Amino acid sequence: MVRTVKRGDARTELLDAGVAVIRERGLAATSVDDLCRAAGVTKGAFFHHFASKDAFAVAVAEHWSATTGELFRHAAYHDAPDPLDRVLGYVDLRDQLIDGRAAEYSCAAGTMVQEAHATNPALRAACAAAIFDHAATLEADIAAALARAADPAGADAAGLARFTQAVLQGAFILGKAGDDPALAHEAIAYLRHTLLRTLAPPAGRPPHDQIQPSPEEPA
Amino acid sequence: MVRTVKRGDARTELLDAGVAVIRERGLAATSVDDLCRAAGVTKGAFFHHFASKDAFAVAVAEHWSATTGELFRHAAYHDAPDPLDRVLGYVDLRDQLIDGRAAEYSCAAGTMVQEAHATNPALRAACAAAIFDHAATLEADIAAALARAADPAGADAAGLARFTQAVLQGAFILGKAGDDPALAHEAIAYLRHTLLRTLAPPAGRPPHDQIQPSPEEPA
DNA sequence: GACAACGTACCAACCGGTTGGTATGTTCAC
DNA sequence: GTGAACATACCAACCGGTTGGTACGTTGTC
Repeated sequence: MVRTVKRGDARTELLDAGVAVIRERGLAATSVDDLCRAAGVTKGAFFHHFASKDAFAVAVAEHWSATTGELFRHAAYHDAPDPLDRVLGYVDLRDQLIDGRAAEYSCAAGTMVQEAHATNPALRAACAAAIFDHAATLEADIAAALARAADPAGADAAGLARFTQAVLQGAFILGKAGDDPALAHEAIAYLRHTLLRTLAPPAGRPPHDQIQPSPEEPA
Repeated sequence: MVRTVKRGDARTELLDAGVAVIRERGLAATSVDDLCRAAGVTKGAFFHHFASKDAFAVAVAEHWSATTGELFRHAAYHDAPDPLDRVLGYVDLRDQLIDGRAAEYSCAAGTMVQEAHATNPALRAACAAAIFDHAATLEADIAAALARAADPAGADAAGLARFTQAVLQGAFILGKAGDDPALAHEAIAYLRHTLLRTLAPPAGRPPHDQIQPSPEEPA
């Protein structure tokens, strides 16, 4: 095989390729040779950097958590003065990120954990950390919005943050099943509406949004 | 191999075993030998009934759709006179079905479609049919409840039915990730609350429920 | 006895992982 | 500053086991 990446980049190339290929085909259906081909390196480089395919998968989950964490940490929605606007800004950003094929917008951790939850405890834990640590980044804004909400109705910030992630994961599955990102957009529109209702302040403000019309029929 | 199932049952045994094993480990990680072992039949029986592993997976999706369809078709919640009670009864049944390990409560179609969406169009379509046909069974009750709701706020029955499935699929993923069915219960509690708010009639009736307290922390 | 429903034996391709080895730095005594 | 000693990064070929799938024989039923 010809070398297509420069010396020192093999590990990062493999991790990036791993995210892409695993989001498209899943972990078990992807061979180490597939990964090496996608990354432009040889098998020797793969097993130099990772002890096993399973260890690589854990590293992919951590890489996924780190790169997406970076993306959201520097997003513009944090600048909004109103905590409700920050929460809705997060949802709107998630919505904007959904475009094209499911492999380009879905969650690598959510994909892998379905295959790993019963057979690979280390990978399950790494995926759980990616998902729940990300959920935790929403808690402060949700709690602040909840504190001034007119009708919080027993909702708690941590639970609502996890619910947000559940809807997103479900939105990805529906998008994949129907092969139509509009299905994911639709679910997120309902999530936005739910958050707005639960976190809406008592009175007088202009409404933030409406639920979008339903997409074309799937399949 | 000794025969452990009686003649004529191999196909059904394979499909039932397929649902169980695929829910636990996924499709690609499960070999044909695994499936035959779990079903108590030989490889000859497998390839007598199914042309390929992929064809078997499609049959599993259809089998899953048929058996779960049967379960919900005869459930007691259909007997409630109030359409909102029927919708909430469905959600409560979904909640009750979640217990024990994720492999025992999660959705075989949702699991398979993550692996198949980009590589196996026939299987993707079969999983889509299982999910969206099931969603469609909720539409009439949601539409009836929506017709008398105080504040439907632009929601439509088909979209809300799909949203319900998205939350359920996401609930399964969180349950798997945290290895804790309480996480799935929590997401469904928020779903119930959302449906109740969206479909609640104008006035005077007693409240149907409250959001449940959050579960123990995951991982 | 014919045909579906299997069981047994087997195969070529592919799998994750290992091997022996090379190219490219980095460290440090002198 | 330079060259020996060492460490890191990587490669091509290979290995034993597993994979999905096939060929063919056997069993039971109408």
